[in-house]
Amino acid sequence: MEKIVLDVDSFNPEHIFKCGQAFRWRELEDGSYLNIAHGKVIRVVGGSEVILENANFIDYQYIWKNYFDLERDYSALKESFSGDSILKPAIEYGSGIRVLNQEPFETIITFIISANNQIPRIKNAVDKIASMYGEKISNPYLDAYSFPKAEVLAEASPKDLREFARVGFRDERIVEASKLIRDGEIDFSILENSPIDEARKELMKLPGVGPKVADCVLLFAFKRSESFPVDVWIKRVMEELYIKGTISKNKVAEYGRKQFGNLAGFAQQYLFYYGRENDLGK
DNA sequence: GGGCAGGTCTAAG
DNA sequence: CTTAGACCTGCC
Repeated sequence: MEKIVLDVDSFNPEHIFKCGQAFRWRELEDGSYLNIAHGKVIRVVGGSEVILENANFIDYQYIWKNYFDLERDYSALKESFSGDSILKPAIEYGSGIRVLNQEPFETIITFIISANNQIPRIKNAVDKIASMYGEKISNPYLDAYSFPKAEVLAEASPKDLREFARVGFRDERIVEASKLIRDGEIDFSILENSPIDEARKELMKLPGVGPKVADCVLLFAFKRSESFPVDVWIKRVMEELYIKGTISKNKVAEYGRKQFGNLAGFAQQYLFYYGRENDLGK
């Protein structure tokens, strides 16, 4: 089978897929991971050398290099945090984290689904939506479907989404957001280039997108590493490790952006993984 | 069984 | 501008 062997440091599939950024991966018994993105299915094998199986060089060049953020120097990134003794154990714990660059529409919808939800249920819903509205992906591993385009999901029925994909009260938000995106109501260039506050505001035009989801989308799909998504876990971790007290989620986000600057999103990922895996602040 | 989970929306102060 | 309550669903 075709494969790409990566010459990278700071790449641990477990860290990457379990730090809360992606929902379409599946762990195999041997510890490797299947991942669906960009209409492809690959197997990711970690270790001293990282292997992308079922990937050819073209896909590597045009998809995976960017998807896995392979052109970023993570050693330098970590080094730039070296003055922060609080962050240090978190970085060591999640040393193989990389912030993925995911597809915008899929990221928007999956994080709308993530609101007040649990990871296994989010994953089930996303898989189900793909099998209902996506296209079949031929691959050597399993039945897999691409995530549908906005034009398709815009025509879906909320009732079906609720009944079969089990998305609950997020049903209409998904369809309405898809319609707005299909109709060009969201200016992606603002999301990419405008100051972070404007980008957040643009994204929050969508139903189901509040501050937290907006920050996730900007970080995980638009390379906006100055955004600092605050969920219950990050709130707990930040309050326990940095703030030493209780403040609102918006204040935590403000604090994070100020504290970590352009690299806030990376700090968030290390802290999230560290905090969640160790039940910090609970 | 009531509580809770990777928030958002709405209606109020 | 900040805050309480409701909200699908599934599992403990």
